Amino acid sequence: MPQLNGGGGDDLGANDEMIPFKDEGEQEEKISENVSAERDLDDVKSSLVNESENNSSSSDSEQAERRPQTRPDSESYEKTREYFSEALRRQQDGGFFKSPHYPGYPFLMIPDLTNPYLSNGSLSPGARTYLHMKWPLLDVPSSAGIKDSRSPTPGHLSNKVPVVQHGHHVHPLTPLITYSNNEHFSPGTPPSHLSPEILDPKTGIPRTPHPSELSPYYPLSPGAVGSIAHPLSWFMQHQGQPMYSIPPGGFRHPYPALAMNASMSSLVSSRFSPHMVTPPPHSLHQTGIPHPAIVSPAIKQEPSGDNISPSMHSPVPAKKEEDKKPHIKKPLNAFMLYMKEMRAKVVAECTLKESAAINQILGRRWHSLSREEQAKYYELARKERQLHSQLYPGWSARDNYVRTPSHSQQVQTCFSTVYFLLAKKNRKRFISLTQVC
DNA sequence: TATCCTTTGAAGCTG
DNA sequence: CAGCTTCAAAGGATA
Repeated sequence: MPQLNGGGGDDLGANDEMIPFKDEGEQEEKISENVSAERDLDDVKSSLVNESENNSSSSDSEQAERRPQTRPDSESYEKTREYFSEALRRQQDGGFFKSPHYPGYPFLMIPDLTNPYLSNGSLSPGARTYLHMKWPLLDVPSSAGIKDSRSPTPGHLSNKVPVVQHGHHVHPLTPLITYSNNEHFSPGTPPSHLSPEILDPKTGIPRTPHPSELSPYYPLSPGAVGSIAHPLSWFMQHQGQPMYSIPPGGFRHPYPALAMNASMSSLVSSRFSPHMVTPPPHSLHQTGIPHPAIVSPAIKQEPSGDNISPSMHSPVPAKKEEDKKPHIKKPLNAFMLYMKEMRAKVVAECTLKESAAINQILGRRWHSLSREEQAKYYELARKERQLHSQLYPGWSARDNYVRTPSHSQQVQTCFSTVYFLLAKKNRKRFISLTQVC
């Protein structure tokens, strides 16, 4: 069973993520037992998905010959390459891209499956191995059991890790998972001179070679590291400066007040620094620090049900207060992190764009992951919650909770209103309300 | 334009 | 405390 805490150093105790793996042994057995039954269900439930997956997996060899490679603008590519070179240099200097304290965290943690190309354009042997291990099957039946992983401990609250949403739709973890750069570099569009030309027979869109075409394991060679797109790119581009033009020492720690261990520090610096440098006005943390999990209330209205403030009685001030209050999103859970990272790859492989179908595939692939692979994401999620809680000590999931009253609650509310009106002896309104109810 | 769909997991709520 | 509900992401489909 994987030790997710990375040793005894982490006293934040994420036993919650340990439980699922404990159950996974049983789960795996159940998988084999129920494969046929679940497959039937899957067939009924997501024929579209299966079709897509079958298409992608069965015709890979054909697609490998037909899919085109978009040939990115040579100038922009050169820029990108230049940025990467700079990033690589920084990393080798032990600066910002220094390997994280926590093994398997930040962007060096998980091999970049979507871009398994070395800087010289070749595919590292390790990448082949990893990819092969990563995607042995496309159509793997899902199974239950992971849900038991939820933490039963009250202390879990103290382990919550924060996430704030960035306005640019760059997830806070981007520094951690977007190294896989699904958002920055389409897995299907590596530079033409860096990969074989593979066209999608249907769309003509270039795609990432399927695992069967590529090779598995993806060691993080310096070239591979250099090909990692860093989330700071949006900032650098915004500033009109080259990406990764970061001081050798990286960004200064943005949260001096936070007592963090080394892994936390690496997380914060790698993930949140960009947003702290250019604070969007709407995502300022209470400390004045912008955070990507904060979105404008205009994007999502803050629920008012549970958070009754003193100003609730005066609608105008309440609205103003609501406008000011940023919407702090929930930290992503392990599966969400996995989805975010792998979505682009699945889209490229299956030529599907509908998120519902993509999510079905991702859900099955999630179950097909080994416990070690899942552990990475559980650990990421745990760090997410941990950081989130430190950034927003007072935040609760309740803040974003909008309860849709159940029918009984609606009836109850209706009757309460009726009684109130009766007390007021407002007979006319009582009658009309009675009719409505 | 808004909501739905679809997934898993975390956390809140209810009885 | 078990079970249900909501919300995180994503983007095409649908009303």
